[in-house]
Amino acid sequence: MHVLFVEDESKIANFVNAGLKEHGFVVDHCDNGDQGYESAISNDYDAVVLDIMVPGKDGLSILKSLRRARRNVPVILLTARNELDDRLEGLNLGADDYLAKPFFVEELVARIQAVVRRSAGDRQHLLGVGPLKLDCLTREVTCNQHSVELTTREFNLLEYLMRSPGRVFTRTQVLEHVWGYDFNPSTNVVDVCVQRIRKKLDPIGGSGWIESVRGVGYRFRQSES
Amino acid sequence: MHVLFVEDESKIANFVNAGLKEHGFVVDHCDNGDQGYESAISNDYDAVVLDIMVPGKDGLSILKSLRRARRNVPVILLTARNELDDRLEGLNLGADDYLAKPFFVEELVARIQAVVRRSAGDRQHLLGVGPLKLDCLTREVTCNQHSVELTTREFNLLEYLMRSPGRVFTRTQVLEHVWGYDFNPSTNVVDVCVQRIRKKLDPIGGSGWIESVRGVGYRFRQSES
DNA sequence: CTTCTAAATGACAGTTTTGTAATTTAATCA
DNA sequence: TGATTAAATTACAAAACTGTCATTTAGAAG
Repeated sequence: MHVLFVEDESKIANFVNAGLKEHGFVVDHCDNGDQGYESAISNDYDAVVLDIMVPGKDGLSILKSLRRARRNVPVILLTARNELDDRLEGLNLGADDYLAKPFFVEELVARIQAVVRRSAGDRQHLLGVGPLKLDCLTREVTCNQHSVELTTREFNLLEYLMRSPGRVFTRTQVLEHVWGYDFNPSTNVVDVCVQRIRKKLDPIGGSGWIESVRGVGYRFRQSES
Repeated sequence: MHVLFVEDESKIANFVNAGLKEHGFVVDHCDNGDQGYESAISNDYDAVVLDIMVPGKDGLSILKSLRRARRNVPVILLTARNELDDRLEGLNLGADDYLAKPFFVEELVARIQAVVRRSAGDRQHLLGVGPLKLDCLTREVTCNQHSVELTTREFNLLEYLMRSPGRVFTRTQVLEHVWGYDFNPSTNVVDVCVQRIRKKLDPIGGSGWIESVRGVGYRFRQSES
């Protein structure tokens, strides 16, 4: 597993670097954005981890350039706690995940692995988070032995959220992946669809699992934490 | 892999018996239906291979009794070439597959394995037969790079047929598995649905893959043979 | 060739799904 | 607390889906 790690704060860099290597990753490290971008574009990494705030070309620009160049390598953004706007923009620009600093190296490792697995296209078809279970082949949804009928759209949205529990998705992202829109029409279909799912899940104990994140979007609640 | 084999003609029995064992199966053999039924009901086989014409309780009765007793062990029927009616009835009674005599042992082995795999619930989600490809997770249908939009019902029907290429399904079977009907209403929905699929597949080169078998039902064409 | 039956086709109507838009409720922050 | 903005909710209309039925076409058998 070959990853690129762009981060200027040398303390963090060294620490994370060592951590990733311990987990068997081969890590290339850059301490500035220009170098980082060059490296990302000219190598074939399994994943790229970008700090948003780095000298030279910043993380978001790197991401934007990569996507414009049609490079679909999975990208994980590292952001400071308060950089919510950047995070949001990053997701909409095509980041695959983000992690707020400070974080545990294990957390980063897990996210990298998840993101790589996902991009490799091997998808689990039995999803279970909390009491909710999805069978993506039969398209059955159950919660404490009870089952609900979801429409195609509803199922797709729920599946999308449940494939990355805990991760927040913007409405734009959802529209892109679940609706296939490649633009951002002013519509509230996502909201409405979420409501419809909630209404169906409520009576069978699936209440509260789709959370709203004000100003950002929606996420499926993680069991623990 | 533990299978029960009910067959009275000793020549065939010995031959097949030996063949199955060579392929690593553990085989129990009965040469009459009464014994066969006892054995099937009291043991926990991975699959049961039934000759329709055996002394004592015949194959179809055994099958019927098993299903009435809610035993879902996979059953493969062996029929003579001319026993089309029995075959048809057998399928409707819940047989998982059938094989017309004479057959190659390899063929039987393959069917047993397919049937066991299916009943174990591990389902392939990428189906490709001939030029047609189904992704059961994304529910995309493609044929020579082109893709079509199928409705839920249409997709389910196509998937059902494609999971057993070459095997003929009666309308009753299709209604049972794709529509979930547990009775046989006089309706031609299956016909209509098949037409709709064909009409969508035609323009992208998927013509002729769903075959009608006059007097019986439909089947998805096998690439070879 | 004719007859009989099964399958294919086409038109229609009821139902469900989907998205829009307007309104109400709730959260955030000064 | 009041103003502001986002999310939830509701009602409605357009579109898509599904099944029925009547009709046409094609296959099998006498």
